[in-house]
Amino acid sequence: MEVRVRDREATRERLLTAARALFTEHGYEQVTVRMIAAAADANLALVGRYFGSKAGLFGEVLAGEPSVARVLDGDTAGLPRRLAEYAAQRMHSDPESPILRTLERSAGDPEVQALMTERLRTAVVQPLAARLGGDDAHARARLATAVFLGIGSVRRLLGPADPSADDIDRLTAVFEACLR
Amino acid sequence: MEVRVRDREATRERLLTAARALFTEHGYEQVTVRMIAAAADANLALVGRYFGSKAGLFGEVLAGEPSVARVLDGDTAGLPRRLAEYAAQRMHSDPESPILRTLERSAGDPEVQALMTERLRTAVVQPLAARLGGDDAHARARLATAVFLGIGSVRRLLGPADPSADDIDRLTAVFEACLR
DNA sequence: CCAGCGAGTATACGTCTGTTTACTAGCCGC
DNA sequence: GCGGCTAGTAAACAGACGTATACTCGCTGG
Repeated sequence: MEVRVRDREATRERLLTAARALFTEHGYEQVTVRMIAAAADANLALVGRYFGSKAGLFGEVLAGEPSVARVLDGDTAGLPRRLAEYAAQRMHSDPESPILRTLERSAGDPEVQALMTERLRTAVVQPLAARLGGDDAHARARLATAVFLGIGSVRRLLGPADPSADDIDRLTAVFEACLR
Repeated sequence: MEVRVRDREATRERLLTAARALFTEHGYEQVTVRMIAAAADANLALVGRYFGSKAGLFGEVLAGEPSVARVLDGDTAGLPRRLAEYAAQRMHSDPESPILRTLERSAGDPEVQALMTERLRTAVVQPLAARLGGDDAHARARLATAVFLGIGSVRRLLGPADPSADDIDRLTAVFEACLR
């Protein structure tokens, strides 16, 4: 047995990190607190102690994620292209992008669904809508968000797409159509 | 106690119908075989007897659904608009559209995921790609499929969008961008 | 040096799940 | 009319889950 430092904050952080990785990879329902505890090399009871519950831990993971809204920075004209580049990554590459990824995978639990809805609204749709302006900004933002989610779902179910040179151009056109 | 007719086929059908409704409404994981049996007013053991397992029952439900590919009928030029109209329904109205709807809600179970993947591929993406033709038909079909799934996810999480007159036009433009 | 606070542990609880196993009872051919 | 196939039933099984509880042990302040 090695000597384990008794560091509450560090253990908490290990749990958080492990949970983030697992939730991102498998989604909320497929991940058990036992898996998280094992991955964090901690006791499963600590999840309850530090985060109240599994859902509490999940909420903290969600809260810790950086907003997707970072791609919103920059000129408005280039926005569709930046969105397209971001989406193209999601089409081809591996996981990453924890919020949306987790979201795709976590359909069931009502408590989690509420967390997701809140997060999606405040961190994605509303910033995007605010950036757009105009009367039906919300509808356009929703549509663009839908494209994001859909791309994730398709990649998850059908596997990564083989990249093509036209992808980004086509996606740019799609986002332009969404946001116009 | 009422007299119950001993009709294997009818009971099977009741189970199938109840399962279809429940899966469509709540998704695979949230529905238990006990719920299905209760809704069908049948014994829960019959699920196992007639369909082998819950997943087997789900597979049969999926197989029984009509293909979304019906909107593919008609002239190619009008295809984006027909897709847009179909998608607009999904944005505003309630459930319906069992395959995709169930798909949104059923993220976890690997066995189910395999069923979904198969179904999505053969009933949606491939027919659409075949309809399109061209070199990257598959990529374009995937993208259009992604828009469908995404719209469903957004509606589920954020609620139905308030309809706007421009919706169908915008969606048409989006699908044109997808399929071009 | 030692009392006590708190991090970490082990284990049990209660519930819910899908599935299986005996069992009961209705129908049909002989 | 009655044996046997079979639809339907009831109950239990085995396991997994999230959560709660009672405990051990190491560090630290006085």
